[in-house]
Parts: sequence; C-alpha cells; structure tokens
Amino acid sequence: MTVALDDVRLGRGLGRRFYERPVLEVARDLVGCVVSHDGCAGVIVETEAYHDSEPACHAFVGLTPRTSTLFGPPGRAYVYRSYGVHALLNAVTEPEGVGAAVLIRALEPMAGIELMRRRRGVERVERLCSGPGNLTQALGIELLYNGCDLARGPVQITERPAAWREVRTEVDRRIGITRAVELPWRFCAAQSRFLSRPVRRREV
DNA sequence: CATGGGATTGACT
DNA sequence: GTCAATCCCATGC
Repeated sequence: MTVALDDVRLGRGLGRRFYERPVLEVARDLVGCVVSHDGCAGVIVETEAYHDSEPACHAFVGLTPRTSTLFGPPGRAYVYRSYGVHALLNAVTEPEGVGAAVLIRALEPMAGIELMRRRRGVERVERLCSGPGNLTQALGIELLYNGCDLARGPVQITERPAAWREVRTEVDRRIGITRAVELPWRFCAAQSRFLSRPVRRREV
C-alpha cells in the first residue's frame, strides 16, 4: 500500500509572480516542486528551458495557433503531442508576449503510485515518471489541459516540500533536440535515481 | 490541400 | 545500436 494523494499535504500553488521571470531561473527553481493530477503526485527532478530566441523552441517560428499558449500569460500549461504519441507538459514562463516554457521531464513519484503503475503498465518506481511522455501517462495528463492555469488545476504545480527546499541542481545539455544542442538548459536534481537519463556533462 | 518533421518510447538486433 | 508508431501543425504550392 502506498501513499494516496488525499493523504499528502500539498503546498501553495505557484503563482504568476513565480513564472513571470527568466525561463532559466524558473526551470532551475521548479526542480523540487510538486506536480499533481487525478490521484497522483510527484516531485520534479528534471526540467528543460525553451525560449523563442533559440530554434529548438516551438515559439521560434513566431505566433501561430500552436504557439499562442507559449506567448500567452505565464503560469499556464503548454501541452502538445510529441511524435504523434506522447503528451508533453510544459509551464509557460516570462511576461506575456515572450514565447518561453519549461518542459517537465521527470518526477520522483510521491503519491498514487499504484495508479501510476496501472496507467503505465510498469512496476519499477524509478521508471514510472522518468521521461516527459512517461510522466504525463502516469499522471493521466492529456492535450486538453493546454492553456490551463497551473495554480488552479486540473494539473497543479505546488511549492517545494520542506525536504526539497535546499535541493542541489546540476546543469546539462538538453535531450532529444537537433538544434541549439549546445545550450546547457537542462536542470536535474543532484543524485536523483528518477531522471530520464543520467547527467552527462555537468556544466557550470 | 499535400507534405514532412519532430522537446519520445519501447521493442528488438 | 536501430526503428516504427502515429498525430499535430507549419509550410509551401
């Protein structure tokens, strides 16, 4: 028997002030915060930053129907389908008019682990949310949440629990992209066993 | 309106 | 290590 979401005390939802900052700061500060949805929750252990000034970001092409969420108000979810298969969850950052977001890439499962196992068809806790497509499947996050307010839900991001307040982060290059590959815009909780891939070259 | 390319994953060699 | 699955959407004719 594992912890149910109802038995977990979630902290305050992160508000517009938190997200309306440079995307690199938000990406770093989101490590240790909690994502929860529909009976499940996990601590963010891996993020990546994307900004309209660099070509790996969807917003690089400018304002289109697809990118309108990215250019919209900070603190909303940007959810899109990847490779026709997976829904990927991002948190929109920076002031309105700037296209930037933080991709949530991995969680350390915290509550609703049995439900995650059923949704994923995987046993090992370390593999339930280790990857951007895996974690949305584990939490039941779908495309229709694109544009939703992450402080209100249905997908919620809340402040760091006490045990994560001093988490140390490591920086690395982003994964799975073909352009702007050199930017060290991936942030990982140091020593975490729940990452999508190990930290390769720690950049300072 | 046709085309092509993914911010991925898991199964397989 | 390779590779297919499969859908959204930007682009170009």
